Amino acid sequence: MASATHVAKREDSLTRGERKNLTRNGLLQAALNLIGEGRSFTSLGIREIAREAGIVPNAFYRHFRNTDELGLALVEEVGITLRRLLREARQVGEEESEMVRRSVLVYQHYVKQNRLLFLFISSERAGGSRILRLAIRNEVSHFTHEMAQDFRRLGAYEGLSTSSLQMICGLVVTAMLGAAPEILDLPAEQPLLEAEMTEDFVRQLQLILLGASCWRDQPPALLTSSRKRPKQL
Amino acid sequence: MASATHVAKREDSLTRGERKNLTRNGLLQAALNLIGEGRSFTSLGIREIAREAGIVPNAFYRHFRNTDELGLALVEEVGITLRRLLREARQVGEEESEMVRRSVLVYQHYVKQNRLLFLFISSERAGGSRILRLAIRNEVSHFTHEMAQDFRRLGAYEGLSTSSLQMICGLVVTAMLGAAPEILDLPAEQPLLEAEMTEDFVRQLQLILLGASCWRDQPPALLTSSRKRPKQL
DNA sequence: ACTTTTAGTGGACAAGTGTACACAATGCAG
DNA sequence: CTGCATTGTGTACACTTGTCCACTAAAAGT
Repeated sequence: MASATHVAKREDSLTRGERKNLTRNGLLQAALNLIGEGRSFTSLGIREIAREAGIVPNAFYRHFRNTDELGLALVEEVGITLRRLLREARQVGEEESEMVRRSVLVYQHYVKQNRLLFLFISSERAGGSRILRLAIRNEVSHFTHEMAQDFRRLGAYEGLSTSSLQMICGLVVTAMLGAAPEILDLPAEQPLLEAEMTEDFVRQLQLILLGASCWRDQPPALLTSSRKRPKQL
Repeated sequence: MASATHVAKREDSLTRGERKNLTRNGLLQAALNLIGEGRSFTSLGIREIAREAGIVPNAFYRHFRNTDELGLALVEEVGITLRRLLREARQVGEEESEMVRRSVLVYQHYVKQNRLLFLFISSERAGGSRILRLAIRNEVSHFTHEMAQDFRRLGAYEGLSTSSLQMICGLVVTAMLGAAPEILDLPAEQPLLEAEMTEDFVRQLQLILLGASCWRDQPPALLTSSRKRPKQL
């Protein structure tokens, strides 16, 4: 407020490209903000986004041809965000006591911290424009892949084939993404509900991993005539 | 086409309530149709729906106060649809050879048969209006509950506590609903991709049920100090 | 020092939206 | 048979929307 011309070289003298990127990010953030206010991305309009970003509607076209293209840019951020999540998750270490629970806590915290992006993923993953859907699914697929690699790196489930490992990670990711909306819809400051949800989520993941530790890749075709198992499957 | 006044008592002489229900269903179907054409429910407008239903925009208000209320009516249909699904699934019988695979095939067929409704569920379950989201989640929760009861009735997993059984069914349902959009997005007539997806889905469910059959409800607190398990969890 | 590029502005237009009001037709209760 | 309630119509109004065009200012290239 006091000295503006003194050290203000940060706000003032920017190369053109930097400025452009600045308002571009402004647009992305504006879209996310609107999503955070309950609007669904698919129903967002150019004018709406531009208004929220504080620019005139026409300027939108200097950055994106239409809202779908902006959506794709958001999907790219989703990719980065998921990669960071994996990096954070790796830091819970491979020491295994309570590992699942700690991972779940990290995940929940991460989802809340990146609320808007996860709102975006969750809703556009199944709804809205086909292009966005596929792009997100692609990003999620990458995420699943990397998770499987991490498992390998940790030396877990070494007996499993790569395809089985990916199938398992796919299930884990499905559970994670399925839990995201419930995390985000939690009524603020309800520690009871949250703890309950957490516990349920933890148990679900434990169940998956328990199944994984029992899983055996069928050599050729073994299940086609599974003779008399106790009472399951 | 030919004889109109002869047997046309079906189209012509209807009690008022019946007629009302007819156009009401017309509105519901219209919304679903639009969803089927790629539009997302949240972005549907009153005029749009009314136009598709073949009535004047204002007549919409004779049936619903706004689009959200129509959405709630759709959620009710979702409930009925899910209940029917359970009924069909029960008919695969408890004879267990290939039971999972057959259930998956039933499910896939059912999703394709009720394409529009599942499109609606999938996208509104995580996105759009909070009221709709919660309503759908409620319906899904009912579904999970009934599925758990069915397991009980079949005498499967008798060793498990009710809460564990529900946790497991929750996971199954999450996997099912997560698979729905992928089923619906399948490029038409690509038997390779479809078979691959089916197989993956089957294995995921088998993994869950395998985990379930190994699962033991922890007596008091056993996992808090799980001493030295091989290399999993 | 000049020209060129380009991010952002401003105004305009046709089209679409939600909703309010007055009205028409008709099944139904008295 | 008559009057009422209710389903659906038509018109109208104030807004919002996407996009076109002409324009400014200033950074970047020469």
